[in-house]
Amino acid sequence: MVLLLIQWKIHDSFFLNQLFQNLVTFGKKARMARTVEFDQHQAIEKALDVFWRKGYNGTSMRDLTDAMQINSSSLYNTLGDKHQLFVQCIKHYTKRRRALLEERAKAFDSPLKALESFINDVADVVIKDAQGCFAIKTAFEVSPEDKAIQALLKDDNDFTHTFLYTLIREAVEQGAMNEDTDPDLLADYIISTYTGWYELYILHKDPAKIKQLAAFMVRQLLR
Amino acid sequence: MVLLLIQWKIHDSFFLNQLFQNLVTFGKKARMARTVEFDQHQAIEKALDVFWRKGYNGTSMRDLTDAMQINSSSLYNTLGDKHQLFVQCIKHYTKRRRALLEERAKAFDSPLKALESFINDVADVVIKDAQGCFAIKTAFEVSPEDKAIQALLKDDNDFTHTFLYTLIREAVEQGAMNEDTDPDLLADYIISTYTGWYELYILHKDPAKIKQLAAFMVRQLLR
DNA sequence: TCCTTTTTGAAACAATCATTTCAAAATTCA
DNA sequence: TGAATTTTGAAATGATTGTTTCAAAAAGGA
Repeated sequence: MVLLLIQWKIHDSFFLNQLFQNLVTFGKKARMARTVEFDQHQAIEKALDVFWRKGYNGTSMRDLTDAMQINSSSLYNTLGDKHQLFVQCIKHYTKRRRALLEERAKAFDSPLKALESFINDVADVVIKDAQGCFAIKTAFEVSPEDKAIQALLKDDNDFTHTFLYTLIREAVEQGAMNEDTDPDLLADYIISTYTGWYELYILHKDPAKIKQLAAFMVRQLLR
Repeated sequence: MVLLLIQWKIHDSFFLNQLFQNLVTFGKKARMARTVEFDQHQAIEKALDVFWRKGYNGTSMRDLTDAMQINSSSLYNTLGDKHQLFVQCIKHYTKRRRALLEERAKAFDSPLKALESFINDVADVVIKDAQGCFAIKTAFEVSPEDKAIQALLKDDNDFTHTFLYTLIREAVEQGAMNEDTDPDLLADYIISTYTGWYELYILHKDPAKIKQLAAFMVRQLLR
């Protein structure tokens, strides 16, 4: 039983790690001790920034501890090893983006307006972030065998898909879009199109080009 | 003068390296010696395969020498260091793709048919290569500060752009496409769209989805 | 205040990294 | 064949990799 839990802990999951600790210390007198000094949330944001710039394989633990301003022993003691930290960074990133999306969706009364705004917003983000979307970068860098990360990225992608799918379906129902529109297909189409904008911008650094592509896409969509 | 050449050599370029060697040995009796045993062309293809799978930072020199089946001293003596080898792999990859594109273009009498075939071909390649396009992967992985690699990728992208641009312009001139089509914009649009297919396929591994997207794109294009 | 528990900092860890060294092997021309 | 020259293989280079160790510092509860 205990061995099984250790096995799990090695695989991943800090939740199970804590569960394991709770089992071990169960029955003992619970006693407080020295508290963690650094802000974990802030530390993860710093780590995300480094991973984003340098990629997973391009980032060393020293890069991380330097940026996070904590000792490696503290890092391993609280956030886990390099891979676990990376997982947390992805979770942090996707959660942040998710919140942003949901907030934006509420700001529009018409689904079509929301769609149009979404596309133009993406163009703005592409131009602002010279280093590209963290999720897309990671999808291309990390090995397909890393199922844990692959699943997180897929979830993120699925969320965006559902978000767009819902807007498109609403727009169709309202008669604002052509009634033979396939919301599923169109959602994928939009997602795959703006992924390419990141690459184009990395290579050409031409904001006007991205803006034109976004405008062209909106024109095609609304027709 | 000699110092300047050494400076250049360190920066990059095996051409300059050889030029430098020629200058040094100038006047000496030229005498042949042991010849290189391994096939450089084949070795570069093996190296490309490894870089493609693992990325630049994820690949070690041992990975490379193992796959290429040569000793590291031979590798450094002929192809250069890790970065120089990577540059040669990119050149090899883009050259190969360039040749393939040009060959395909000739096979069609109508530019519109060629365009349609191009899009469907890309979809097939996306589905076949589970690891995605090497140039796109590299664009997202390698630092924007690596100007040498960035330039090679930009050239490759520009070539595809010109290829598509020409076909579109011809199609418009023939009256096969709408006369208010902007060939420049549409070429970028096609390129950026299929870039996203790679990401979508990495995450979902759904061939039907990619095929549908390609068909949808052709439909939009021809309208 | 002292005991218990946890976090921290500095150092150390073995493994692996890219790269170099150098003698032995190989090859051509005289 | 032998001198000249280059490639090869094996080993070694020092630096850096991710991770661990452990004593000292810190903090709450008795």
